[in-house]
Amino acid sequence: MPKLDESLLTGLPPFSRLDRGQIRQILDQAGSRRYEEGTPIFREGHDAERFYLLLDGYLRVVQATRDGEEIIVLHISPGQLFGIAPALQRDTYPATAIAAAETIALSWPVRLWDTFTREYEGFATETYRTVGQRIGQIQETLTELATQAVEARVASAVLRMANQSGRKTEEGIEIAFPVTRQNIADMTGTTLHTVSRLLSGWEKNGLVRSTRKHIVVTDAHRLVLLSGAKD
Amino acid sequence: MPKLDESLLTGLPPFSRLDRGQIRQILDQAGSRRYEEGTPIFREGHDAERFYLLLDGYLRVVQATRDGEEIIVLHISPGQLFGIAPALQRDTYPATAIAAAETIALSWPVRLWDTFTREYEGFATETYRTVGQRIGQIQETLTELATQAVEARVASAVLRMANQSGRKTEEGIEIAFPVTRQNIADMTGTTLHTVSRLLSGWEKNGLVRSTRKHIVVTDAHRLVLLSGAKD
DNA sequence: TCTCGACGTTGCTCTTCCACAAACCGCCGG
DNA sequence: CCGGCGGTTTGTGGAAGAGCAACGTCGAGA
Repeated sequence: MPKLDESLLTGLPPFSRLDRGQIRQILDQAGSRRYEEGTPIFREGHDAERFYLLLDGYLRVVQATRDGEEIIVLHISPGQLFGIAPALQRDTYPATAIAAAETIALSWPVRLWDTFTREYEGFATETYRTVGQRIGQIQETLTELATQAVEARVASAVLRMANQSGRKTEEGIEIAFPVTRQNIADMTGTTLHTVSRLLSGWEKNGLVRSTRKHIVVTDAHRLVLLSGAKD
Repeated sequence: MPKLDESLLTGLPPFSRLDRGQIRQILDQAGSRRYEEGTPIFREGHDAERFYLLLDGYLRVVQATRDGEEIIVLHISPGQLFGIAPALQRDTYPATAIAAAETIALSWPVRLWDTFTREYEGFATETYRTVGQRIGQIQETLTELATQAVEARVASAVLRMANQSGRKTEEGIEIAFPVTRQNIADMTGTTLHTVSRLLSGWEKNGLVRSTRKHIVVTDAHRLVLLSGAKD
């Protein structure tokens, strides 16, 4: 395993209060791996053996229903911890994590968790802040799903991805990882067909531009209108 | 303020590893209050000044949408901590808590949070376990909302309440707090009308019995079938 | 006891969106 | 270069469930 550079972690919230020595220590205990697009990193219900940090790429966190469908609960962007079941006293992962694009992640065995929270100042604090934010996000998705019409939900989902992973280009905001219509359907609890129609419609009206697995939001403002207060 | 009895806390998970002296200490710092049915205990977005323990009664945790609708995210039963924003490094409450029935709760100012987690063994651990469980619950609701038909969602919601707060009676399992059709609609993202129709239908087929604000599940088994794998 | 208001029921209409179907596009491997 | 496959587009019914409306009923307070 090649030695990992310390600059990888400096500046990331969970490690921001640590000195070089501590970061070195953490890195020396880390495993590092590359995941191809579509590869699962861990699966719902499996024993939580490691916890992770996403260095590069994007993840989909997915939950399966009894009848085999799966829905996307949230996305994870670089710099975030994930698979942090031990923080919540769980011994299995509550959901499946899948690489949405080519991805690199560090990981540590769960037995180090207690050491991390004890020895490294700010680590626990920042972790729980992340947990809090995720709960907020999920709750928001929940209310949206419960109250909004399909078009608004799809608009929100697209905007959320754009905000989370957006790259500014001349044309607009580009979603940085591959997304299929089916993926969006899985985020919004609708079908591939409906999503396709909506995106086609928006493209006709100049709100977005899209090619396969690739979406650029060209008129975020009007999309926000669609997603929210109708009028 | 009358002195609170120590037996209130012994046996509850967050305090189970503490001795009498510690429990006495905790109680002496607690505020105790009664809330009438329908009273909010705290509101979404307000400064998180205290954290709470539900002694008796039931709570609805509610989130409001931009357009004034509100949906019920989860219920809280006696013995659980709630309003634990500080555990997640939040300084405002992420949702509104409303008494679903006459309720009694203890509370402490947030500045004691750090003391509690530091001094009282098992308190932090158990709290985070609760958080983990709630996330699991919300995620489940989310997938349900995204994939299941209305009838299945309503069935699940009723079953969830029955399991959480069920009292066995001769007739079946009785939900221990008042629930209106509108409440169920708010849990499942549907309308009062649809819920009313469904309950009427079920009553006709002997799955439930209901009077106003009051539901008894008389055939849990068949209700489970409705809630899950169709056939 | 009467009245009022909250809660619940039911029928009808209308919209939304899903299911099914058929075909197309563009990328990848042979 | 060609075939195949995954991803996408588009059209057409049809059914689920929302919205509207009107009425019934229970309980609390004057």
